[in-house]
Amino acid sequence: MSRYDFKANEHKWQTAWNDSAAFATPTDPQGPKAYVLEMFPYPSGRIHVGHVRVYTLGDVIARYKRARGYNVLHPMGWDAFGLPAENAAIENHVHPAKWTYQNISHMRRQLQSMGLSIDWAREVTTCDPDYYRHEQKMFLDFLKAGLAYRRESWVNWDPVDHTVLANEQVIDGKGWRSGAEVEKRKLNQWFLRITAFGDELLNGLASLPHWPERVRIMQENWIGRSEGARLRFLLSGDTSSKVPEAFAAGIEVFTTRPDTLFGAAFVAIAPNHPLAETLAANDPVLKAFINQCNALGTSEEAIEKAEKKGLKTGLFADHPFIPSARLPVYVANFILMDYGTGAIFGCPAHDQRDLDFARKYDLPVRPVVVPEGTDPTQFTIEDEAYTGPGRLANSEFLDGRDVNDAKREVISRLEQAGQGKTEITYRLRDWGVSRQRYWGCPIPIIHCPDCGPQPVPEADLPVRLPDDVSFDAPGNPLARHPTWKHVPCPNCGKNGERETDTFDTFFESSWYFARYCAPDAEDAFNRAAADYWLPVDQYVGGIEHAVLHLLYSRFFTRALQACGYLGISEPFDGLLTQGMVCHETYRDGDGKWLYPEDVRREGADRFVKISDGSAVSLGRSEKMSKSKKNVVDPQTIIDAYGADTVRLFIVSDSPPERDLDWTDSGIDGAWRYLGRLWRLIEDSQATLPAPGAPMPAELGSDTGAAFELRRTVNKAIRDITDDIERLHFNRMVAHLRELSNAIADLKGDDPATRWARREALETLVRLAAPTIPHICEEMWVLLGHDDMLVGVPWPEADARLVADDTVTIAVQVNGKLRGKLELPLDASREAAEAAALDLDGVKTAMDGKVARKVIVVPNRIVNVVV
RNA sequence: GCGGGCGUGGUGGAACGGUAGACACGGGGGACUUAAAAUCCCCUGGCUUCGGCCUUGCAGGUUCGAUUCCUGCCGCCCGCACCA
Repeated sequence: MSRYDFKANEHKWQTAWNDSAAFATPTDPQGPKAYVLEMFPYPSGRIHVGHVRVYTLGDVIARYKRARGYNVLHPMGWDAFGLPAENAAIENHVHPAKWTYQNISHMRRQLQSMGLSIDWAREVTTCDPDYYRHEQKMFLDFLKAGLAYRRESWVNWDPVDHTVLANEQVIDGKGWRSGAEVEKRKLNQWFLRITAFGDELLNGLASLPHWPERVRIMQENWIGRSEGARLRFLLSGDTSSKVPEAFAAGIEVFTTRPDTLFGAAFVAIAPNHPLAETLAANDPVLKAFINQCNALGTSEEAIEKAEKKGLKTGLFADHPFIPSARLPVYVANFILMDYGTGAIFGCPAHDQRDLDFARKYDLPVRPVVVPEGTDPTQFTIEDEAYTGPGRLANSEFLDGRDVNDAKREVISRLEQAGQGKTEITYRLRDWGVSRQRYWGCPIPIIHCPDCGPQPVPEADLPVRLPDDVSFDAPGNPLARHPTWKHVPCPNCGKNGERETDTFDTFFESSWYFARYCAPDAEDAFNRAAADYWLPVDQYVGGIEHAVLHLLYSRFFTRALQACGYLGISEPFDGLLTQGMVCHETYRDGDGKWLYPEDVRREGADRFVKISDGSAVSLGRSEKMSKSKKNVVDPQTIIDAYGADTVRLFIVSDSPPERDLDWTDSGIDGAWRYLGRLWRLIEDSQATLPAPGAPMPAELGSDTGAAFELRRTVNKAIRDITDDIERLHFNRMVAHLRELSNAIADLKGDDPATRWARREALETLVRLAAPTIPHICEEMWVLLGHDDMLVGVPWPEADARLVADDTVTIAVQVNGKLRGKLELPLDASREAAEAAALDLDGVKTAMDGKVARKVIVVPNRIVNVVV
């Protein structure tokens, strides 16, 4: 008996797979395909347990699909641009490229040690000019198509990372990487017109049934479509002395409640509204107020604490339908310039913010919607605005109508008067892609003092990053580079300057999945390959990208479709968002966090510090993070237990979408199971019939234990296949263990038993192969085969053996279990009822009473109602 | 505040509206060992007068039957948030 030597064995099979190109993607493929993809990693230096989880999940699927006969594309690459490389450059004086490529080569080896079924020939690296040149061309095409543009706008500025952030990258008012409080700055920026696809991105969610509901809801909320009306308020009286000509047409507002127009008490504009800025030029008080508003943070606390404040402009607006009404125009701190039109009409009775504002500035509160059945004259508003349904009142031609009806009527009258129209607004903003950083893809634009921004001619692409940059001063090294940016204007030939901003790194990850279809293509994509492989059939990644990468990629795919690059509009057909990997936390007597390796368990729930034996308090299990020190380096576990152990553990303990607790005992359990499998084969190996030996005749109709094992085997095939299809990997493992338990329990040594044992062991090995591929290959050899298991097809269940001859039927009296029946499959209702009523337990429970009713669900249950 | 999810043994978790707790982890007992490790076997939701009774966060409802569907609470988690 030999102990399973994972070290030698895993290396042996990884080499064998590699040498035989076992995971090469088929060229010129025909027939069914499966594109299995996990979100590619940022090359930070070392893999972490989150990587191990996501790549294991994807690999189980990819290996399974390959065994099922699909053409499989399962590639890997590197999301290689990004800030950590620059920070490393600043701290350690290493060039970002060198740092990145070193990390890649280390992490590639680490991933290879996991035994992933990756086609490494398709690797892409986004910081390679051969990669990013394509996105420079895409950008120029987007520009031509009107999908990219430049404008000055208020942006989120991260003062620590010295760069702009997209709205999606601001979490709770803080930068998603640096955690620094984000500031508002006005800058010239390049934008991608994601809002052009607002409706499509929203409606497209309905075509993604294989996405988690919650990701779809998060995107839906993020897009935030609201239907309402845009309407114009004319300024009252002669305002020509105060307001420039441009505002003579009045103030446009957006509202979702046009029905409440008769309850309007004021008009308010954002501090950054053009009208406010114009007025402020001659009004120091207003100017001070605006500055005060801009200084206000955007964090949750800041917003919660901030009082609704406004300042009168001295202007008044005419009510569209009430000739006598003049509404005061305020500049107010709670109006956002980048939503709707940056201006509102306030209806205090039916909006809480407007009510707060009205109470503060003593404005009239006139209810115009009253709940059904309430007398309008009795309906008053106190501290709470009424936002529910009802009928209109105090609203002239709207009186008596319900809310929806009133909305339609108001819009139609506004249209007739030329003062408004239906309008749909989105919360989604265009995607600002300019970043003031070095380690990103250069934006292929040349600024000319005469011609303005000019696209770099396609023949001059790629615009490469210069290598000779210095990081000894803050800010963007590209902007400081002595020569790089000085180039002639492609239009007039005069001295121009390159754009020194680079793209947001989400740019690269928005199309990499399509590049994998033909990673060496001269153009960005080989259309035939992309048409065959796309969309990705199963995408796996973290929930944190629900509205970042996953939304950008959906937009990009549509933009690429519009520019003729691709033929699809949705990039990812199936999506699995895996949960985080968590670990217990430990603190010493001083409350300092401790690493797991510095802590020893002593008894059920007593922990001590290894160095000095002092008591350690155990904290809750939380997402692994460096700050809490509850991190486990997966490489040390792979080195100590092997990749199969880690892979098995990581899929067995929790459903993939839920958080997973990393535990030593879980790793031990997985390790012991591999040992059990190994012994199972070794113990019986000598007595098994040869591979492919004909089945002994008696097994065909036998009803003994060997035949029962055949049933178990075929049910296991059915169940495990179903588990993988439904991504229930933890159940898959449970079913594998049931099967191996059943094999271990089969005693006897006659020819039929030996044959059934071989069949069961072979099936077990084939079913376990996607999860623990190395040991299964070796067991396959032990079972006498000389081909590789990766080429062996997935087993098929025999329908006749899956169906039992008899079934156990539960018998209830008044819904309580009182006995069980063993009946032939598909026994008649009458037979089941009669047998049930004959059970002792049933008779006792019925206590001599007569059954009022007997429910019989064939093959399942009998319920006697007395 | 709005939206969504989750509450099942000591723990992770199983259960098309039909036998709750599969499969593990942990724990207990035993075997083998001089001993330990490893391995193997048995037990392991609670209570029990040994007949049973109770048990899926709490309270109701629908149903012959509810962990599953509905309503209302309680608790935890996530996302969004001055969005007009």
